Parts: sequence; C-alpha cells; structure tokens
Amino acid sequence: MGRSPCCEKEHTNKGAWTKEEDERLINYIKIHGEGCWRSLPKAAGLLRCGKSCRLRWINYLRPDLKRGNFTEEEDELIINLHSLLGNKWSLIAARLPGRTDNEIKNYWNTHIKRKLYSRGIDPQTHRPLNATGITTTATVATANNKKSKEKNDSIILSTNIINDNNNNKFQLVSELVCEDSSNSSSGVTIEEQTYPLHNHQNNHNNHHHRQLNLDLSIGLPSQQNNQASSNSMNQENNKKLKQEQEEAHGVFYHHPWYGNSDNTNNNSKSVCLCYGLGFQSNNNKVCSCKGAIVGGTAVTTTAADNSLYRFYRPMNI
DNA sequence: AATGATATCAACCGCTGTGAT
DNA sequence: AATCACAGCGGTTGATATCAT
Repeated sequence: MGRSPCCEKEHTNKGAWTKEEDERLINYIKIHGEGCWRSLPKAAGLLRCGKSCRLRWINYLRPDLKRGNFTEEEDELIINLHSLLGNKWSLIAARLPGRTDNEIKNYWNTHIKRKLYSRGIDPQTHRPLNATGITTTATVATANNKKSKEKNDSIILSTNIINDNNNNKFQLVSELVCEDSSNSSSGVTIEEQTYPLHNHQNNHNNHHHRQLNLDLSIGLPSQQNNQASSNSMNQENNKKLKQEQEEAHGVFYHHPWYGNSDNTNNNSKSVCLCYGLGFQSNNNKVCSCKGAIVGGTAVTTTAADNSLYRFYRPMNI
C-alpha cells in the first residue's frame, strides 16, 4: 500500500551545503533537468534528501537568480503585492523575476516590515498604525474553515461592513478599480484604494492611495523576458491575478465573468461569500461562482461598473 | 582587541493538497 | 477506498556576519 520512502533519513546530510555538493547538483540538473526530486539525490550521488536538493536549487543555485540588493522599485512592488496577496510569498516571487519566495520572505521580515513601520503603516494590514486604537481581537470560528477556527483574527470596526444572510459580517478592505482596455490597446491599470478605518470620505491624511501599474510591474513568469518592452498586460493575466487574490485571502469580490443565475435584479452583481467561509463543504454544494447553486449564502451588492472589485474580510463581532 | 547585541539569510520543519499505489 | 509519499509552501531556527560599546 502506498509508495516507498523517498530516502533513508539516517543516511542524509544536513546543514550547509558544500561546494562539491553544489557542483554535483548543478551538473546533474544541467544534464537531466529539474524535477523528480525523489530520485535525484541517489542519481546525482548526493547524501541529501530530495526536499533539500529542491530547496538548494530553487533558492540558491538556479542560474536565473538575481543577486544583490533589492531595488526601490522591487520594494514598492513587494509592498503592493503583499497588500493584495498577503503572505503568499510564492505568488509574490512569481512576479519578481530572479527572486525567490524565501528571499522575499526574508527581505520582508528584515527590511520591509521596518520600512513600513517607519512610514506609520502596519505591515500586516497595510493600514495606518494610528488606526489600531479602534481595532480589537477575538477568536474567529467560521463554519467549516479549519484554519479560521483555530486562529485569532482582527476585528476592525468600520462603516464599510456588510452582512450575509446568516448574519456573518464582512468588512470592506479595499476596492480595485480596473480600467479595462479591452476596446483599446493601451493596457490595463489597476488602482487600489484602501480605506481608512474611520471616515474614508473626508480624512485624507489617513488615506494611502496606491497606483499599481500592472503593465510595468506584474507579469507571469513566462512573460518575464518580454516585460520591459511590453506596454500592456492582457486580460488573462489580470483575471489570473484576481483569482490568486481570492485564493490568497479567501476574500470575495464579484466576478463580472461569472454572473449569478439567482439574481433577480439585473443591476445587482453577486459577491460570493462561500469560498472563504467554507460553505461549499458545509452544504456539500458547489458555490455559484463555480457554476452551481448555494442556498442562502450569497450576498449581493450593487456595482455601477463591471470593473469595480470590492474586497471583504470575514468578521465575527 | 574583546565582547555582547543585533541583523541577515540559508536551511530546516511541519503542514497541506495531490496523486501514486 | 484507503493509505501514504511527493511536491510545494509558509513559518521558524540557528549559524554567521556586522555593528556598537
């Protein structure tokens, strides 16, 4: 039953890699390519487990790695991507050519956190630190969401709160305004506006606006070589980023490309709240945004424009 | 120069989703 | 269908480097 073990742990080396081990790994991958990490150590004559080989290659030996300090542009891009994706380092790294998730994670913890604090911004929430006076914490026990059951989450008091049909509360975290250029060749610009906690209409001092120009800074790894000369990011990439945002945060926004068959009001756009709450496993039904129906869990809101995306975070007050 | 404090980052650990058996 | 290893990920650790006294 099952597979045989990948390696005998008592016969593997640990700790820092020697120059000879590095050379063996590089030579092997040059000839045979990446992958099949399970069998690689033995085939390459290394007394390491496959996991260790993979990590060494990806984080240190890969020839396409960019060495040296992060640039100011990379800093800002990481900050912007983190505000959208959270601690999804692999997703962030995929948009920084030559940088690894481990490297970005380390850099975040050692440099960027401090940088944001010095700017008066909370690195986790990307909100002004002086707003923490009205935040509090409590245990979140959201239905069928294993992780949420066990961890503490922030509750942020805000005027931008919606309820679903089960009286679960959601706070508006941010809005994405997508200037979709499907009718032109000028590219797509995403403007993110994060609201302050109090009065987001009047308090400009507490605002932090960010213009994230995806044309210049974000692209799929396969497109990295073309980024410098590219003036536009296609819609597929934009959709992919939004999908990743949803998966990363478990946050919810309406899908202009999905629609909602339950909606009787044609002017309304659905906001799917099922995914992050785990309702789909609770009901044994698939969420409407995946193509089927969920009873009584979707919350709708109106949006004047298909290109407006509202991000909500689950609350439990 | 010596020592302790702090910063850095490569490597490990443990978890999860997926797929092989 | 059940079991278990693999691949990949994020969090953490600890060795080393750098800085301050």
